[in-house]
Amino acid sequence: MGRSARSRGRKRTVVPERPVPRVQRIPDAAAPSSSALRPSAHGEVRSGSGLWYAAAAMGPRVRIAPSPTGDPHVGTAYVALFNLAFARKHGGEMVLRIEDTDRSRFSPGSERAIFEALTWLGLEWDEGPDRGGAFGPYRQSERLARYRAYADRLLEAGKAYRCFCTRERLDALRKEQMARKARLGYDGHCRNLDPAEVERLVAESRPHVVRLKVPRTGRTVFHDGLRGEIGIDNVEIDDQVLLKSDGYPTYHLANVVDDHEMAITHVIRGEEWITSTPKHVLLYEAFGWQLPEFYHLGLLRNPDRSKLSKRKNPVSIDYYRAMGYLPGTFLNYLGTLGFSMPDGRERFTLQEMIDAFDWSRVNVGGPVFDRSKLDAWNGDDLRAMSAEAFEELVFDEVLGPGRWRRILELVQPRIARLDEIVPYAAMFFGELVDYEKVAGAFRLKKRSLAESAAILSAYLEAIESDPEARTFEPEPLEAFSRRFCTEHGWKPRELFSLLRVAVAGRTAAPPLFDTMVVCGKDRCRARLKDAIRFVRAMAAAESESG
RNA sequence: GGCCCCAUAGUCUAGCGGUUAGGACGUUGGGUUCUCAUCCCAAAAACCCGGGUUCGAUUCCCGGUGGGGUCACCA
Repeated sequence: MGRSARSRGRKRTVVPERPVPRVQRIPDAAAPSSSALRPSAHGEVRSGSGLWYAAAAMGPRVRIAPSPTGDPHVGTAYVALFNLAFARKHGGEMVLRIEDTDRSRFSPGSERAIFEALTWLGLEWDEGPDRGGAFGPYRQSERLARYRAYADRLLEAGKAYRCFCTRERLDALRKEQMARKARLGYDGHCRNLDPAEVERLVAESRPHVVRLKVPRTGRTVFHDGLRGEIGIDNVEIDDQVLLKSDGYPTYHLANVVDDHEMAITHVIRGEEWITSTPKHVLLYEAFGWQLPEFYHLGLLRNPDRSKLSKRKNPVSIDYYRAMGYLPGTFLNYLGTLGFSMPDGRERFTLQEMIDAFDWSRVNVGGPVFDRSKLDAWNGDDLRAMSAEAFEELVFDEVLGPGRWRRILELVQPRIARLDEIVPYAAMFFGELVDYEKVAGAFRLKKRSLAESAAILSAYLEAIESDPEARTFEPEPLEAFSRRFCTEHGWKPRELFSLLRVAVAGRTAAPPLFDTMVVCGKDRCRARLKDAIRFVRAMAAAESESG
């Protein structure tokens, strides 16, 4: 089993065994009182504590909790990798939970894309919406009744309150706080409303939220397995919204309730969550639940060291797949961003990382996601393959039957000789294209270069949020694009010719939207970005010389 | 701005009081190869600053600086 000596000698205690963190543990720093360990007996809400203990005795339970709001993010894979490495190392389990409580940002298809991307990488979870498990359902949208019941429980216990403040009032409040440079946050306006008044407002079904009643004094401290003790004064903590006016929970409530009900023992997530962890700790305390162990990983960064974002970097796992990175190589690269092998080896498999995994070998400085090493390794790995394996991979990943067929359909009418297929189809492959030879095509009769760059930029932006554009299928994409033109006062032919050059790197190409779709969303995005950069440079050069 | 986290070459990292500060990618130079890619050799390149603690700090503590995160009815 390979358990270390220090983690042996398990007793039947309420606290599950845990690996000893590198940073010295401050005894009882955040340990709940013994009364808090007892399964709570608050009546109608099932606490699930029995399952909690049973599971904990079998090894850690961790979770990844992606939000289905867009393309599968490399950050999700990064966090999943560390969760999995830890869980597997200790014979535990990983849960995949879909955090779909934001209806406005929900993106259909995103959930499946997440499953596929993680599966491609070989990051396998034990329980999830797609494969069930004893702690389901694993989609938060399917657990709404629970969150409401728990919120009620807090309300009854006087640990939360209903807030009827309007959006307008909140906006005005924030504005005023900013003007005086005061601490931002909810002012507790509804915190002590007269119960009769609350009853009246509820009776007339006035929209409201439920907020946590955060203590105004004191300090909330928790232990981070990678960073030691972290504390924040309670005055810094807002009266966090738990239940939105649409009846959906916020992340804070849902994540605490689910982590408890799903018997999660170790919460391993990105550093961005550190400042909200005290809110979660307060919630655990309010419910009287056992705290999980927290581990906050460093955040993946852009080259400028800001948090990795799609504005500055491709962040979709699909992009890296489309560019032809090998999943094992990609995962290996992610692993080296923060983890190192005891023997200094840099090339390792997932299994080797699992076997060697230890928190003392995890670095929390946020690493820059810089592809140059990944490229070198990927080349090494391609070279190391047999010709047969390489061929198979090319036909699977680059010339897959569906994609190759679509390419041929587009190419067939446009060539005179079979042999022209490959040069003609070149635009569908490779990352960026060379605009030097077609630079003139960016010059429109009635538009300045700056205007052209601006419209491309707006288009790139719009394509991310528009539901039709997001499908990335020819018809909806065209419908969206035409609508975009009218909204921006552009003629379709003007915009479309810019798009054609930007995406294909040529002035002649198959129908624009077919071309875009076959190139793929990620490649289009990258080329569009590059084209914008190129056109801006042209504009700058021009204004300098003219 | 308040709070919180972080700090070894351009990038990812090793180091856990005494080292010529190690490796990888990248860069530069050279070699092999008809070219390219590969491969081989070599080089340049880092402990953010200031105080402590210590016989001795890259390493421990404090402060500063810098970077990042967070301050939503988003997660």
